[in-house]
Amino acid sequence: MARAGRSANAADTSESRIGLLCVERGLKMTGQRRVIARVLSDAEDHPDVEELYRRASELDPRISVATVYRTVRLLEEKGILERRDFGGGRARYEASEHGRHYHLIDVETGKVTEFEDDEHEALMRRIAERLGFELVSMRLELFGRRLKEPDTSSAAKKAKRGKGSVK
Amino acid sequence: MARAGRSANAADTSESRIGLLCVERGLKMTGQRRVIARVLSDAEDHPDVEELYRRASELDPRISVATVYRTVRLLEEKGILERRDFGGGRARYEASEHGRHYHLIDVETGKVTEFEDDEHEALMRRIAERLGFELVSMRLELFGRRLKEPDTSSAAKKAKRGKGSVK
DNA sequence: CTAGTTGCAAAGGCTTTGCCTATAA
DNA sequence: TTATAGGCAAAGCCTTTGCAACTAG
Repeated sequence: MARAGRSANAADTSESRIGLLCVERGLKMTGQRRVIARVLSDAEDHPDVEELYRRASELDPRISVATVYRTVRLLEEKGILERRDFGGGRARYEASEHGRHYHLIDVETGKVTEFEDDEHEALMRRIAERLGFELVSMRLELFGRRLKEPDTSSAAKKAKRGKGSVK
Repeated sequence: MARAGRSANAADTSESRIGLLCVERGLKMTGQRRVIARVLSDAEDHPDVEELYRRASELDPRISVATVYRTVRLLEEKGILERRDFGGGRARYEASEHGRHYHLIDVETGKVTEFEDDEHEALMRRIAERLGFELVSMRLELFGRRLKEPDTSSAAKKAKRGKGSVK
């Protein structure tokens, strides 16, 4: 539900950030596409298609799930969106512009915490190369259970402190 | 297709390694279960349900896919099998006894290369703890494209040399 | 004997698609 | 105007399930 952004007006014809990316790639900007682009731009979490559909329908009821499916697929092919699989059988999406980060999923609540680790990708790249491969992409997800005491003793040390955002 | 092991005789009533694990956990050993256990024991790759069904049917045609689905699910719950997702929408399985290792998937052929990295899990555990979580499990898959020159210069260095087995 | 297992086919959950209408450029 | 996109509902894929018959222990 946490959706920042300005006017969430269906009649708002101005482009969202993702809408702008679509225009850059020469995509035809239909009303539906604009709305979906806005929803994606405003999303601070990792919505699945059903949730995108729900949010988009709020802004403009003249949208079908099929269109949402077609749009996320298109945007993924264009490199604007990234598909995630956090378990549960449904694909979830986030904007590529959110940058490199990984996810830790709370096994009890399903909540997702993002974190960064600059060294990790380089390490995986080296491993792939040693095996004779050029690293194209990778998937890393941690599944964890919330600790009772929030580790008051030691401070952040090696990997950059994650944004800690639970989305 | 690469299946080692001895007699692949349907009438063979002796237990495979995974069959023994089933007995240990007190599972009722039906003919079908025994056959599926043998197929899993002999598998040196990461078969999906359809492939398991094909191999099992070869040993004993009186097996239905439903039983294969039910069996892999059961064995996964018992911790005997592990489910993998290498993309492509179907679950793939391997015996837990194969030990800790990760997978690199060739994006062009789909072939899977296994590798080890002892430090990786510990690193992830530390990251999870810093975020306030106890690491329950994780998922790591690399996707790569085969390099032309097989890196003749440098030898293995940091992470233990993977088994390099392409399965 | 009886709780647990299997086959079969139907049902489910997510995603894609065919077809015809609507529309951006 | 004309190639593209959208709506709707049907179809596809993988997986699960209801139910009656079967079987290991």
